[in-house]
Amino acid sequence: MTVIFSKKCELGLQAVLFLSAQDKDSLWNSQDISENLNVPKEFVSKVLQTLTASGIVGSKKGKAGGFFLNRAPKDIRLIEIVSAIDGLDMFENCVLGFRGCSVEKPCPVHDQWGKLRADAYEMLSQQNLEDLKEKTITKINDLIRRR
Amino acid sequence: MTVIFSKKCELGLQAVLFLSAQDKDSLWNSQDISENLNVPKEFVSKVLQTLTASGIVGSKKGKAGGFFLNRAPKDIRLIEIVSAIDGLDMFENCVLGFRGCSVEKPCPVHDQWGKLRADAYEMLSQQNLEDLKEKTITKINDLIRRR
DNA sequence: TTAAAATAAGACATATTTGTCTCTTTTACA
DNA sequence: TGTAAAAGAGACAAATATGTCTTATTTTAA
Repeated sequence: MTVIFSKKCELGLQAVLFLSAQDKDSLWNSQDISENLNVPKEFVSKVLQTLTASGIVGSKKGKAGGFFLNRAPKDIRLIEIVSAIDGLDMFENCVLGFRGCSVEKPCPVHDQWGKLRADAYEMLSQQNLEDLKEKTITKINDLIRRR
Repeated sequence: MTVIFSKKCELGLQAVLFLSAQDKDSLWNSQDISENLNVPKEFVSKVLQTLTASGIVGSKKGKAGGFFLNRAPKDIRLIEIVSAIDGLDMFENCVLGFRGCSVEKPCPVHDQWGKLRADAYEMLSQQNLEDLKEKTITKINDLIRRR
């Protein structure tokens, strides 16, 4: 096993990207999203509840309710979804699992890993959903096609 | 949760680094290693059994037995330990968990993630344990000091 | 005002990972 | 040659992650 993001987080990222590829202010229920992303409806609900609680996604209850992006795609970065679901531990802990790994007491790959980790953080922080929109639409359309 | 390597793999990497920092051909039993790395003896046995099976580590049964590096530190790379324990999936699967992510059907961060992933693979493949030896010794000594 | 359709919340079930224990086999050495 | 100390193997237990279900609440619209 090796994981970058948990399944929950992967789904959260996919769902938010999915919403960002739709018309502004359009509303999607968990059923719709689950069919498009090909994952269980209940799992979608669960994950989007987390993202609703952290303010990235908005929700509307009741008939004709659903989920929507709570902010403009331009103001949302992937790192926020990661932070809300998995937390940012992976950007802090020693990759080799050594206790007390730090600048003063570095592990054998501390510097090199630190660089990679910073690059990864950068990648998830710099681009917003608007920047990714075109690629996202292409990918979502492909998913629907192969459903 | 976010994980780069599993606990087993972290321990495997630590144990192999530990052995590489010791005198050539010296033999360490799981008790010794567990005390130095501050992890349960049984877990050390389990993980080193895996690495023994894959030929990276050697073992000697019976009284005064233990584990040792089966090859010269110069000929062992961290990626081998990762490959033996966690496998190389993380270097192949889509970071967002999309099905069918490929050059033809890339996810929105395919190229950028691919670059980072390649860099990480590079880092684990290029340096051998000999290259890391000095840093490893420093870190191991620090661990022992804080035990 | 009522029925239907949606999220919210949390309990529950299953799968996987992590960690522990026991028994067997092997080996050194007294 | 017998005993102690080690790895090997696999069963078992506990913790965590993943996935499902049920019930409550909210909202729309007939």
